[in-house]
Amino acid sequence: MKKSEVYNSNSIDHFFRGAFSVDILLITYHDKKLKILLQEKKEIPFQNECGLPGELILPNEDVDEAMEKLMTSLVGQSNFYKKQLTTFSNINRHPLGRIVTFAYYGLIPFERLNQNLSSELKWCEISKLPKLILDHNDIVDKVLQHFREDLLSHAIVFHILPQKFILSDVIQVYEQTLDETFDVRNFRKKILSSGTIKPLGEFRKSKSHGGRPAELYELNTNKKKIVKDRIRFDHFN
Amino acid sequence: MKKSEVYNSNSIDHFFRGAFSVDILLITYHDKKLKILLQEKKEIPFQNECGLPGELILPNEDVDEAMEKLMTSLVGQSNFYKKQLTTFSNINRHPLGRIVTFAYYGLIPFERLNQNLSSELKWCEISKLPKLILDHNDIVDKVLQHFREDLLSHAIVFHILPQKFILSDVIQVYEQTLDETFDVRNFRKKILSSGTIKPLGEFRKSKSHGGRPAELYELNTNKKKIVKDRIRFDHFN
DNA sequence: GCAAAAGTGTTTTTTCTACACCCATGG
DNA sequence: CCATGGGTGTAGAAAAAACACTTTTGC
Repeated sequence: MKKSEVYNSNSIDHFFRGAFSVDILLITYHDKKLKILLQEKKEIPFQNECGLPGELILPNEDVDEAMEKLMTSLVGQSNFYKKQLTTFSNINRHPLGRIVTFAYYGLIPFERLNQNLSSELKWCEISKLPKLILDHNDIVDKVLQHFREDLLSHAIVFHILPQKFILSDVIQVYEQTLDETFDVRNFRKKILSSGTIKPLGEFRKSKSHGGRPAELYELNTNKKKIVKDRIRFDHFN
Repeated sequence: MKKSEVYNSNSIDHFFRGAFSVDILLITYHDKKLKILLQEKKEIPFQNECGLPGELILPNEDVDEAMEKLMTSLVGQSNFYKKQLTTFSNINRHPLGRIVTFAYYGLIPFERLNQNLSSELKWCEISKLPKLILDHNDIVDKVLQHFREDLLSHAIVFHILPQKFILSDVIQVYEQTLDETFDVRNFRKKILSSGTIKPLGEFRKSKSHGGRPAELYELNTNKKKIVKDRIRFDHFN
C-alpha cells in the first residue's frame, strides 16, 4: 500500500522526519564498587566530554536489535541482562535534529568480561560521575532511579554478580545502590529463607589479607515459593 | 548549527525518516465496572475496527504536549492523571511507515466528565475487549500490566475515583484490576490505618434499591507517614 | 420482613527489627 | 596476636491473615 492511497502524501510525509537512537547505562560491580560505562566523545561538538554509549538506529532496524549491536560493539557480547526504559524526547535535546532516544540499563558481571575495553571507554564509579554531554546526566538519574526500584522489587542483583557469588557482595550492591545500610543478620535471614539462592559448600578466600573465607552461593532455579504482592497506600506520585 | 557542519549530510539525513505518535489507554470506573476508551477507526485501511485513541506527533511538537492535545480532543480536558510508559517500535507495526508510538495510560473519574463523547468513542468494559487494530491489543496488555503494578505500589486509585468516594468502590477497582478478592475488614483496616484517606461524616445512599448508606471519604493530603520499601527477592523477570 | 449493601473486632500467624559476639584466615 | 572480613540466634514488635455477624435502607 502506498501512503498516497490513504492520506494526502504532502501532509503525511511531513511527520516522517524524526530519528531514533539507543543509549545504554551499563552497570557493573568491581572491586567492591558499582561502576557505569562512560564513553569519551570525539566528534564535534563534543570536545572530549563523556557521555553514555549510544548509537543512531537505522530506519529499518529494530530497537532491540540496535541495542544488541551496540552492546556487542562495547563489550563483545550482548547476552547480558538489559531492560528498555523510558525514552527521552525533548525537541531540542540533540543539536542534529529531533532524535528520540531509547534509554536502557544493562547489568554486567565484571568477571564475564573477556576483552579489553577500547580506549574511549571507562568504568566510572557511580558516586563520582562527571558532567556529561547533552541531557545524559538526566538520563543517568532517571535510569538509576529505575534501577533502584527494580532492585527493590525484583531479583535482578544476581545479573550483576558472577554465577557463584558471596553474600557480602549482594549486600554491597544493595547498600551502594540504595544508599542505606542493612543489618547483615536480618538480610541473610531474609534472602536465605526466601529460597532464592542456595549455598554451594565451597568457600572463597578474602582477596585482601586476612578474613574468614566466604561461602559461595548460586541462584536456586527450581524454587517456586509464591509470595503475594501487597498493596501500598502510602507512596504517591 | 547546520547538520552538514558536523556530519556528512548524505549519511546523517538517512536517519531522519521516522514518525512518532501517542496512544492512550484511558481508564475509568463507572457503574461498578472498569472501562477503557476505544475509538472506531474510519480511515482506510481500518474498516470500522476499534483501536486506542492516538495521534501523530508533529516534528516540532513535544510528546507530552501532543498527549495533552489528544486528551483534550477526546474528553474536553487534559488535567487528569496520566503516565507515559514504554514505546512500541516494531518496524512493521504500522502500514504507513516507521511510526514509533508512545503509550500512556490515563485515569478518569467518570463524574468529572462534562461533555458527551463524540460518536466514534465508546467506553468498553475491560473484561470484554474486542480485537483491536494493529498491535493495539499488545499495547493494551502491556499498559494494563503497568497499571496493575502501579496500583499495587502507588496510591493511584484515587485518581480514577471522584473526590469524595466510598470504600467499596476503592475495593472494586482493586479487585477488578488485579482479578482477586480482598477481605473487606482487612482492607479497611489497612487503608484506614495508613492515614491516606479520611472519613467525611457524610453518607451516600445506595443507587439500587436497598442497602445501608455508605460513608464518604476523601484523600488526606496532610498526612506524612513514611514507610520504608522492602526488598523482594522472589519475583524474577 | 427480606433482600441488598455497609460496617465492625479478635485471635493467630507471619514478618520485621534490634542487637553482640565468635570464627577463620593472612601477615 | 591482631587485624580483617565472615558468620550466627533470640526475643519483642508490628503487620497480615483468617474468620461471621449486625446495621441500615428500599421495596
